[in-house]
Amino acid sequence: MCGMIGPMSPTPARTSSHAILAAARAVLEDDGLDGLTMQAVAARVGVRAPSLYKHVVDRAALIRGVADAVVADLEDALAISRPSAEPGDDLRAIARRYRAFVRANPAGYGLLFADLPAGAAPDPGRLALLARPILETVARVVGESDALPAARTFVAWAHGFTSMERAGAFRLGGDIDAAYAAGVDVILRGISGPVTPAST
Amino acid sequence: MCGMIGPMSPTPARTSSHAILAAARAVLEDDGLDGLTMQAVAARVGVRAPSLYKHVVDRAALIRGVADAVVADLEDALAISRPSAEPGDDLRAIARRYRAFVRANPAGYGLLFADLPAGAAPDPGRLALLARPILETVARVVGESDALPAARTFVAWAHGFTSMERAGAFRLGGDIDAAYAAGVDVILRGISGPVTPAST
DNA sequence: ACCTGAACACCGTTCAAGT
DNA sequence: ACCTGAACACCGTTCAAGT
Repeated sequence: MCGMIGPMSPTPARTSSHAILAAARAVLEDDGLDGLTMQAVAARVGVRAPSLYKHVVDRAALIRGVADAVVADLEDALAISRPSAEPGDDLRAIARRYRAFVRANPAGYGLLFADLPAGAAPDPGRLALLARPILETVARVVGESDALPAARTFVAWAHGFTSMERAGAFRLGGDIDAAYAAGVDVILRGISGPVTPAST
Repeated sequence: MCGMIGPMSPTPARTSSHAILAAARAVLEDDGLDGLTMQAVAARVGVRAPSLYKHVVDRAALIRGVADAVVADLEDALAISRPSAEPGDDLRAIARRYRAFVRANPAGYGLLFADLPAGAAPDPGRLALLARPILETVARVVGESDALPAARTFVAWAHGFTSMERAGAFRLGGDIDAAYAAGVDVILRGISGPVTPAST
């Protein structure tokens, strides 16, 4: 009873949106955004490039699909299942997982804040959801009213550090792992203090 | 005595490497990296695309030239002419100038830590020079021995904040200018404290 | 109903030919 | 000595034709 799965077709689809998305993501990590051609993706799923247009509007939409999938995965990676009694530990855990994710998905993560061709940028609404666990955790440190700027300091640092590391920008030696761990603590100490500048 | 300037030529050059670089930079800011085509640059300097290859190896080298020029300009923008008695004020000034530069050169700055086609990335040595004024200023705050990780926290934050702002990532409202100013102070307060984590 | 080759537009790059 | 049109390779995209 094939009919229970779907309508009979003279020629059933030889690929799917899901397979195309997975292939595109794999090609991106292997060969970078320039290597993410319609032909490369098509070859990976076993069809010719024109067939992709049955499932994808165009290359920009395919890139956006990959970017959105990366955002969703990062969201999962940052979710806090069981909050610790010490919010600072939760923020350290978020920082650790953030960096692990960027290292595991360097090219994919690079899509999130890059300037991409029109229509290829990830959904801003989904991207904004990433802030939630960070904002909540920071709020447990500094209180709701001061949480937004403090969370922005944290997320800017986490994004900046991991992006620069990904680009190979830390070239002056030293222990990068230690610098990252020290960074969270610098921010935790900084946001825990008074709101007025330290120098006055 | 034209000979004093250069050898006589049947057809003197109608453009120059300098003009091509300036045109490429302008095209980049106007139309993004995708719009930075050889034809667009050629049109801007008044020749046809093939003529560019008399001055530039290929498109990747042209992009690298632009990126290196941006790095050089940012280096100038961050240089501290007259150190203040209060190193924290100097770090705030660096932060302010860093953000102003990114806002004035959004597409150009985007080249510095992006994943570019092979051969298009800026010279890592030049890029590393950007760290010098930051490292020196941070050293005046925390001492030479702790300067490197502290400077990495600062530069990661500055890069991350300005990159995210450039990408339009701060969408939850609030005062972005204030969040940036607060961020420097968070880091200043954080690096001025003890080296051990705040939570223990 | 999906897949494909062929075709077209566009871009990077080379090169023989113009001046 | 520099510039150009023509040519080639490559990629995104469309579409008529195949099954």
